[in-house]
Amino acid sequence: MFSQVVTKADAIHKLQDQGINPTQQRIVIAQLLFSRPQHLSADQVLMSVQDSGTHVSKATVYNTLSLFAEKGLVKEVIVDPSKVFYDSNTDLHHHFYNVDTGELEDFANSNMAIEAMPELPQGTHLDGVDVIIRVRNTSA
Amino acid sequence: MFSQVVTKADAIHKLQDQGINPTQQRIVIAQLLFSRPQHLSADQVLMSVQDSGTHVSKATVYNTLSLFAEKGLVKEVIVDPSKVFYDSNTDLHHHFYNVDTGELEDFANSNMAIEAMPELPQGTHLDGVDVIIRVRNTSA
DNA sequence: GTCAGTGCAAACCCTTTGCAGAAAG
DNA sequence: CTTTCTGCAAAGGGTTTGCACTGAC
Repeated sequence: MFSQVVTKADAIHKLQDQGINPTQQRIVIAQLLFSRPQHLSADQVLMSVQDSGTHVSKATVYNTLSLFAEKGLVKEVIVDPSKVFYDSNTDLHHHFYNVDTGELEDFANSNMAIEAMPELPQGTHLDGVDVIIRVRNTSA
Repeated sequence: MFSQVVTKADAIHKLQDQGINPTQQRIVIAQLLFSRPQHLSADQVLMSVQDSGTHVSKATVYNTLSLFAEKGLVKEVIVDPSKVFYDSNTDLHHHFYNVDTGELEDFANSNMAIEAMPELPQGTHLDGVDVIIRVRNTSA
């Protein structure tokens, strides 16, 4: 049960640190997300929270995840055209994406070095660098 | 007009080289795509082809783009949760994505060096590496 | 004739929106 | 009270599907 790992008080602090009003629903979603580093779709969050006995609506899950992403508590991972994943690991890192299974796996930034960075287009500044290593199952 | 750059015969050859039956619609879509390296959404392809006077249905555009992607004639670029871009440049390269404008821009692989590649997850083999450098407009 | 390819409209699925009701201080 | 948040259901938008029609050998 994720609440063993992240207490309600922990979650509240984490939200308040980012200036987020810690409501019931936001606290529960935060507890779920930060129980461990993981990649969850909005739908998975919705179902997990509902399974834990708290009532949350779909709209609130989407609102909350967008808010968390905006405040830097989670990071959106865009690898699959059909849905967005929310990554509760905000350390600098990148992803393996298994095209066959849809699984997403982290790899540490330290395991990869980007030697030279190209010059950015005029009038722009860096927002972030995503490296996605797409893999397939070998047997298949 | 794109047909000046890629003749119908060129397009037919390109399709046949990949074992694709060169139908009317596929030829026109190929001519559009390969007139120059570019990033187009399915909807943009649909509108461009229709503007050029050829009748194509939405379903055929989606079918064709999927087919081309499968055969390696174009590459799907997934940077925006709301739609897929199809890149007619299949050389090894990566992308700048302007989060503010939605613009996609290539940068050559030679402008960037990936020093160390992490070990792939067990039982998987490499499918591809996508590097997306997200940028924002500086003034905004 | 045969079979792949195409077109149309409806279905799908994730996400967003509008707005009324609930919660918190 | 007032403001913010939540919930519900409907709408939105890109993509897929089902199925009948077309067209090229």
